[in-house]
Amino acid sequence: MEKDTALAAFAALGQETRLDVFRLLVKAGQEGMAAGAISDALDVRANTLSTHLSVLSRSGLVHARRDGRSIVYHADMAAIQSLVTYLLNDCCGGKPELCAPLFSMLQGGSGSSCCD
Amino acid sequence: MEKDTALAAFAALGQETRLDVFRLLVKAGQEGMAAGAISDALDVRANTLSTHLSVLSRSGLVHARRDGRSIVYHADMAAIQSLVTYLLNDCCGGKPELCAPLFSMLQGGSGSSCCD
DNA sequence: TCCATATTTCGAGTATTCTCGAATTATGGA
DNA sequence: TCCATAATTCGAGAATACTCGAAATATGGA
Repeated sequence: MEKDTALAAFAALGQETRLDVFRLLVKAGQEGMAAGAISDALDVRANTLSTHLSVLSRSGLVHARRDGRSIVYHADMAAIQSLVTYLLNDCCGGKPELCAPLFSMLQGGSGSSCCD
Repeated sequence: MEKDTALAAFAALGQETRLDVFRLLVKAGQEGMAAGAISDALDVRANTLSTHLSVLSRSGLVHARRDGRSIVYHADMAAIQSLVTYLLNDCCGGKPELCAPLFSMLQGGSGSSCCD
């Protein structure tokens, strides 16, 4: 992942409404959610949401497809993967020992609440 | 990790100079770097850097300690860890199968360039 | 105490971001 | 074709963020 991509992704997630949208889309999974449904769920005006969705799209964190009159957005899991990898690569660049605790946690070593 | 904390961390990393600072500090490891050294390394004015460092500090991604006349900053690895966990918890909330590919990658399954 | 160094704080100017109402584009159905 | 729905684009106003020079604070040494 290039620096600009990571930068765009971090900036996209560093805004409350967009973080909410992204988390909602992650929960929605592969089928995604239409812009209108997101707007209803989060109580954000359609046009405001639209600009946030375009920021998320440009960052690569979400993608859109048209379905009839609706435009359905879904989170790009590969993009999250890349972003995490980018952070971790940073974290252990040249100093693997710094990274070890992270990995033991991610692998469920300490009662992780994720994917066990 | 609470939402506000994650938000602050993402926002902090979504700015080029701050991302540069953070990566530099991660590379520097536990001994950290003085503000002046960071300023020199990245060619950023001292006062501008100072405001960026305060944003990073408030986000919890870095911490400061005084050493004589210098103030030495270092990255908080536990904060990265929390941020990654936050993203991953999102990613597999209720849908573990979405998270599986991430873990196989993180565990070095596909030629990862990190910590092998 | 006095001075130099290291860093932060202050204040202002510019740029960017966020939000909104109104207008526009695209689609599907009568 | 005409209308209703779904979403985006446009333009403007308010709020934030970024950067800088100048001034202030804190430390160590002569």
